[in-house]
Amino acid sequence: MIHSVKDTQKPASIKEVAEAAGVSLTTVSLVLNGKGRISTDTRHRVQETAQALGFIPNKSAARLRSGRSLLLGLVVNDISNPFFAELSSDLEAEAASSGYLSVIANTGDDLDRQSRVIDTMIGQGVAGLVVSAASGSDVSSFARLRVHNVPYVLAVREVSDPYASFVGFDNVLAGRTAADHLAARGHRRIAFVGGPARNQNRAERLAGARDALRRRCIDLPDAWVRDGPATRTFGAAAMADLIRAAPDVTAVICFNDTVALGAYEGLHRAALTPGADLAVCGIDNVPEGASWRPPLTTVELHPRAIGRRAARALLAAIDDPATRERVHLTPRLVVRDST
Amino acid sequence: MIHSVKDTQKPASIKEVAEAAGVSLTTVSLVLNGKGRISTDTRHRVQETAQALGFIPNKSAARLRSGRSLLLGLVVNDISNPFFAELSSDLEAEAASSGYLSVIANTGDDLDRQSRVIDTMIGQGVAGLVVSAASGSDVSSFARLRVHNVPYVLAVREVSDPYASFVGFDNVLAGRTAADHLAARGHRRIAFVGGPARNQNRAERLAGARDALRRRCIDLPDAWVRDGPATRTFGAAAMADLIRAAPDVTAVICFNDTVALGAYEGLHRAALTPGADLAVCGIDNVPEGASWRPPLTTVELHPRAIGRRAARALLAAIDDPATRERVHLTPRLVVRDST
DNA sequence: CTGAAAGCGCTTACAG
DNA sequence: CTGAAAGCGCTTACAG
Repeated sequence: MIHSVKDTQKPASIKEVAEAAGVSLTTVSLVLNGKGRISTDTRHRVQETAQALGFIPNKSAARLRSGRSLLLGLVVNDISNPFFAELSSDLEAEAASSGYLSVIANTGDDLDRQSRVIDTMIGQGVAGLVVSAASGSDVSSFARLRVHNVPYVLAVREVSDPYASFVGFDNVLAGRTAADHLAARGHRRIAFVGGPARNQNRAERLAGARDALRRRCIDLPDAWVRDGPATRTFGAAAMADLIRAAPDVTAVICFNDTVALGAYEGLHRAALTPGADLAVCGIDNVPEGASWRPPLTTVELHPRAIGRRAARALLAAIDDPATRERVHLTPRLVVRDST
Repeated sequence: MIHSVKDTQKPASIKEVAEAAGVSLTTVSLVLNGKGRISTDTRHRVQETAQALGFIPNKSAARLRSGRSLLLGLVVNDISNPFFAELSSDLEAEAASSGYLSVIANTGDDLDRQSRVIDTMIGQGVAGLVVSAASGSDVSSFARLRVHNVPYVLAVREVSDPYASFVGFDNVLAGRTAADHLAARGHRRIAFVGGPARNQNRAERLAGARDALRRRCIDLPDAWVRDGPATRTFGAAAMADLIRAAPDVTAVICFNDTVALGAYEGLHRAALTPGADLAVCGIDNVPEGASWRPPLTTVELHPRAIGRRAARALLAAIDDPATRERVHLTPRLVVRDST
């Protein structure tokens, strides 16, 4: 007999469904997973019974038995960072459309926390992992994943690792694009501000910028490079410092848009106008940049695209563990009024 | 014999640990969970063996057997929304510090997706759920959680539900605070812009604003209210429209800071200066607002505090299902230059 | 202080 | 097309 779902009822298991529908556990499992040859009649009966009982399959049991799982892990620096927030959102959407639920953890860019988080995720039985590696990661950081046969995709931050796909963007090109743009506008004294010194993406952006300038016989001396956290606060402080220490600089490439917004603030405090007194170019293209005063010229990365592609690369690797791909999305210059 | 962890080795289970340490499964389980009375000697031996084998406990098995789980679910509208991104980040941190891993899913503010997502989370065996309810939710939206004995905490968006704790902020007060501030600055013609008409938080903010103004015998006519998506784009369009339709308005309360940034843009396009030609007050206090031109006056909500408190309320409810609390954080006025 | 054994809810050969 | 039974890796009374 089928009761209506009341708040006090205890959750139904596959056994209750089998009894209520008058079939075996096997049949219920087969029907609910769309496997085997089951008569249309039985199939409907089972489906309706499951529905009526409010049956929700226990995935822990399924995972334990089958070794398959519908959990996808995402390991990032900090999900409140808008870049990762957008990346996560699209990754979650892509995962959900294939029936996967997303598990998210922050590492705070700390290697120890990263390895703890990876262990936790393995323990929870994720089918695969997308990880934006903490600074200092190398192949060995992901050894446990390989031992446990958990495929993983590296995103955003590249690590030399033959076992994983990579999805990110071309940082060297991003730096080059920003520098070329400023040089084309006639700037010869260009600074570079923000980003932690040991961050590889920063190193590549800076290298790209230097390379583009070198080709035009322009030097970017270390004295005009400021490293530090990728924050608004640091951008403001570094900008203030820079205009004091190097008043002849006419343009600045910021590690990202957040730093660029800080740079605006630093300029304002010195009664200087971004875009007029000093050109500012960001990297990221956060949506709000278009509304800042002046609207920010920046190099667009594509966090959402990375989230989607990384999810797809991971699903491919789950299907076939031998799959590898390396995707470097091409950044795009967005010219507005700050340069 | 204990082998070193190689990439080709197959993952160790509790059984291998028991064999390698020369004890029973029971003992291993007891040691690793810190239960029972185990001699220091055995304890150390088991711990070292587990370590050496790179043992990671299979949580699916543990959950299946014990019914306990270390997964916390978070259900939000859209995690790429900065408000929810910050909330998530602190919720994740708080959960992680108690050993929980966070599972996140977006509903896109859709009731159907919300109930699918909740079912998925139940199936994955979450210990509890924090949910920012999709518009239109009521007690019945969470019936499955109650049937499955999964405690849940409602966050940000209030729903009349005696079974759950609530952690959010006082929206009426937020609206009142913004309106009082503008009125105190001498404004009498104040508009309200942005936010979906059916959004309860918006209704409360608007009601709070109207109430504060009414006490000062100031009317906020419907003609000065613009509803629409809480986006920058909408803010810009609505602002443009408003200055055409109601040129005598001198101040505007925006549903949130994103809309306020859009309003800035709408004003600039009409060659008007926010703060000088028309006062703009936001609600949220996104960190970047301090760097906008002019720096935005806003009413600070506390997404991170909500994330932390919601996590704590949920952990409390997991410990003792009878626990209920209702937390309404008090918004705080942040005066800058836009008003 | 330690172990043998049952059982959580599924999936999956295997048999018919 | 359908069912009986084994087993995934744990936890937990229970016994000694």
